[in-house]
Amino acid sequence: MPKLGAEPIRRAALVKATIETVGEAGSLEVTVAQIARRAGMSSALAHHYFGSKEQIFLAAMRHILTLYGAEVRGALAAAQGPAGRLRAIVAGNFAPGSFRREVISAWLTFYVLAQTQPEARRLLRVYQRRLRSNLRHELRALVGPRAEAVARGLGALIDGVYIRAALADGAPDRAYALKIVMEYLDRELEGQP
Amino acid sequence: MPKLGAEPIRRAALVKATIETVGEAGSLEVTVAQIARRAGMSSALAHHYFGSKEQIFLAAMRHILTLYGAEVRGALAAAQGPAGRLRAIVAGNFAPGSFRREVISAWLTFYVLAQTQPEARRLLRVYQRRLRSNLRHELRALVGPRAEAVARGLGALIDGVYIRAALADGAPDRAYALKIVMEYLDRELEGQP
DNA sequence: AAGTTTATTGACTCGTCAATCAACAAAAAG
DNA sequence: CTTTTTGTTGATTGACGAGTCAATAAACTT
Repeated sequence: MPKLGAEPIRRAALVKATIETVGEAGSLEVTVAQIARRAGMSSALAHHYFGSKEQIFLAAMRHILTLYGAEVRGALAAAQGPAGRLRAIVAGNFAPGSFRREVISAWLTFYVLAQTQPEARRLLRVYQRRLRSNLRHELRALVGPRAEAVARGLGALIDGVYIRAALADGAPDRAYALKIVMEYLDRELEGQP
Repeated sequence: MPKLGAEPIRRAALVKATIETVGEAGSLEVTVAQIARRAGMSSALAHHYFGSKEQIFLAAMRHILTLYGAEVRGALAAAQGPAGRLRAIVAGNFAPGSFRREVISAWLTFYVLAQTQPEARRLLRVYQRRLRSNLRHELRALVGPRAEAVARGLGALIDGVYIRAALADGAPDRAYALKIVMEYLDRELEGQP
């Protein structure tokens, strides 16, 4: 049944299936066969396109990070002024595409992957640096020299809220997550004009 | 060579070796044989005492949590007044026994374990609840109705700082970690008497 | 001294899984 | 229309690893 141009479709299906499978299992200990089945193909085909399980994971990770980046940029586009942009960045971090069960869970397991996989580590670092840089840029106008420290604190807090969401049962509570981070931000902005 | 009373010694050695092995590997994908070798015994003996790999992991997790609890209690003992006690709790969270490479790394992987292992999840929940309760108790006197929210924020921030320490290379920087969390605390306490 | 309990391990079983391969099918190129 | 490229899979290989077991030995009990 070879329809030509299957490659990109297959790759996308595998990436999606990987995030779902890893997210549901809450673990990297999923088999290529499981992922492939979910994506509606044989495990041999998955290997054919990605070469190895490792590459499948990395592709999934890149996808999550790309989606995340797009959502932050999207939220940022409509925002006005430093404070507004800060809020937009935070909101973007909890946008529905990223802040959902499977993705949160996959995120956490990819953090573990980053402990051993250099490329995974690199990807996560890029994300962290980008977020911090974005935050710092807006914060500079609002809290001056404290910008760096506040940016780091916000970054850590966001990760912390994610990790806790991963452990909570039931659907992740976006409003609640946002409240925690926004209050932190408000406290930091308080006082300075 | 049977010296009697080996069991507790063997168990302790295995727990220690598990934390080291998991911490170094940065992953739960370590073999019982690796752990046992590091603890100076055969894998058969490890199975003999713990029954399964799962039980070995759970014992290691309990050990980390116990150590952590002891350190927080220790820091708390010397502290005076609500603000002092809050600071002590935070400091206890980053005490040298817990805030070190292998333990941080093991901590993170145990978070992943908690996604699938009910008992691991339970243990982590107990730790979270206890921390929040401690924080809230002291915060009540200082920020009144905001106590709950601040306690949750602090808890999440501490986890976030840990996860970031896991990804950083080089020795974990206690002073830096403390600075982030203490500044958050200071901001929250600012203003109210 | 005989019997029981505790300690200990090498060898083995059984399952799982990543990765490979040979083979087949359909579209595109020539 | 035949050759090549692209898509696809079932079957197989090879490694690895959790858990079991039989056997051995030292201590402790009676």
